[in-house]
Amino acid sequence: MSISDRLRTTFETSTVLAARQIVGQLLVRIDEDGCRRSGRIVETEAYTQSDPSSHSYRGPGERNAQMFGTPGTAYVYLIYGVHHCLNITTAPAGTGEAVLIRALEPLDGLHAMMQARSVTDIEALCNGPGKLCQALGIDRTFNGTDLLDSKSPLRIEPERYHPPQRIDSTLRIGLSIPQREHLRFVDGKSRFLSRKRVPESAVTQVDRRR
DNA sequence: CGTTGGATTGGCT
DNA sequence: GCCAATCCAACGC
Repeated sequence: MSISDRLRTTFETSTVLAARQIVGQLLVRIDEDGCRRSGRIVETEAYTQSDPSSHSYRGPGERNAQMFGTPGTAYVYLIYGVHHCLNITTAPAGTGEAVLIRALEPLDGLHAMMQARSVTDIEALCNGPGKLCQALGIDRTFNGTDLLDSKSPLRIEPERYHPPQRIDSTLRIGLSIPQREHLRFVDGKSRFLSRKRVPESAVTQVDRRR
């Protein structure tokens, strides 16, 4: 069994475990010019089918169909009519779950990313779900791409997995429904996260538990 | 068929 | 901190 097969099995088995396992993985994009852009994933969020905040909560539709597809494929959607967001599908086909990729530590193709983003600050290149899609040139044409196929123009290279020293979990970001569980996972040592601190609501949640 | 609002971002007060 | 940008699926009538 290959390393990609094992990772796909993890994706299929548990969305929350997948979200943790994806932190530290290398995301690679080979663009139209054959130029390689890549970054180490440092921030993820888990979205399960039973979660009212998930696009899949009310069952499959036109936008979210890919969430119900094969684990390890890309679910890309447009938000606010402006930005794209990249997810990795998880859970068995037929179950609508996915992991949102929220930030990367930029590695290869810095110049191309800076050009795509009109930004030179490396910390500001991929520190948000919309930003990383802009930096890597990811749009809805990648919906359904198999991210665990080594020939895909957008892929994970699991042989380059660089595990974080520490994974922290917090409440997810930007949701209108109140959150209870910590389903956002970050490399606690990374300088490339979308937020510098834990969201304030997470602190409230911890205090209320006592 | 019209309305609503969103897993965001960047620019301005 | 506030808000516009700009698309479109979901929902209500």
